[in-house]
Amino acid sequence: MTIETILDNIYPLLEESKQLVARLVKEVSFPKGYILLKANKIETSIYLVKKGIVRAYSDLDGNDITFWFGQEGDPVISMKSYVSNQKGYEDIELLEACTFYELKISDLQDLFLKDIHIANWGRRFAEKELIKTEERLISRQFRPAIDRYKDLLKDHPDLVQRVPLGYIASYLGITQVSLSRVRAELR
Amino acid sequence: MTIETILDNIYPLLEESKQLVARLVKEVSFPKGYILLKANKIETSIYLVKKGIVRAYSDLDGNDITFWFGQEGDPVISMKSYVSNQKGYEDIELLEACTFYELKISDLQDLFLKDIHIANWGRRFAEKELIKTEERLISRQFRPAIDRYKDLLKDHPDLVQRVPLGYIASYLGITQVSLSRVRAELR
DNA sequence: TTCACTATTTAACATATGTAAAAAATTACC
DNA sequence: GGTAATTTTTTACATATGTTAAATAGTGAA
Repeated sequence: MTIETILDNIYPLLEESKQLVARLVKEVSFPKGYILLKANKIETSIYLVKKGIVRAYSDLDGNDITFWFGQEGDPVISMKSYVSNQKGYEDIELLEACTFYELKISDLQDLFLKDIHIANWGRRFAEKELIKTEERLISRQFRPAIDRYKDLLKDHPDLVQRVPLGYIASYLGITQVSLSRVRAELR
Repeated sequence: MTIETILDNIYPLLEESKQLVARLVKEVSFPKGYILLKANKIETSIYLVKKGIVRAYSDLDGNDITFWFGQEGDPVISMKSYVSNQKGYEDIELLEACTFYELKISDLQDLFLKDIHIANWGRRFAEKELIKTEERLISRQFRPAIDRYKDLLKDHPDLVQRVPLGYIASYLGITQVSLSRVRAELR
């Protein structure tokens, strides 16, 4: 997936504006297990997944809880850093070797103030992330873990294969034992 | 709270740009119990609460579940309508007589394409809503209902007074009986 | 104040989920 | 291919929360 495609998928940009952003991008790769973003740290870059799969997790009383998975095309961001220049909640761990497009937040913010198209691209970007987050929240509040597990199986069957069950269980908000029971019933 | 104050709190605007937005705003009032936004409907306006308190809820198997409360200064929006021009999840019910600033979504979108300051205002607006939504999601995933109830008591003591307990229980994701038990333990 | 209505709490019981630990299955490596 | 290491499932038990229903408290109207 090229950076141009990813940018256009968020909000179509004129060639000139698009190149202003694309020029800022650096391609970077890291091995499985690498921690790309760190909790309680102000991050200065955002990333777009070119290849691979990652998880966001936070520590709660010593055991970590996964609250997001990211794959090809997804943005990997500490929203608190990006939006408020504050420390974020999440560690981002690479579940496979990954390649990212890296973008310095400050570079992007400069463009927001200079180019109205890029400002609107940034608006659409935030709006789309907002919708995704709202959907996660509503699904979590309204649907039981088993249904959300079925959704995951349906929408991201590869993810369920590629990711250890314990991470998926904590993502669903149940224990691994409970998820195992659920899976047994589905058989 | 004036509309100018609310706009500036989201992202400070130059007087000229601010007036472009302020001119679009219409003040509207409705009685307690009125349904301001309807689920499964594409909404064409967004609202900012000048006075009063509202709740967002969705129907689940016949009983409604509250997932958001809005008060003075808060935006009342069907995000799905605003961002994607699609039907939203939520009914918005007025828990008291309320006054809103109303803004047509299409009017605002026109300005996004014409004025870079307003485009950046729209970006900041989405970004801030995104942070709020993310915080709600993380709090819901990481903290037990009782702690979230304590937070609510601390951050919005008036809300706990003004809103029936059943709504608060469903907002917390527990039954009213369970919330009552929790409250009994706090005494 | 009294009555009617609504909201909240309490009680009794059923059930689902968590915890801890062991068993089984799967994967990785020599 | 065999052994160790890891992951997943199963078991047994404890506990918290849901359900239903009844009791109590609170509120507003006449």
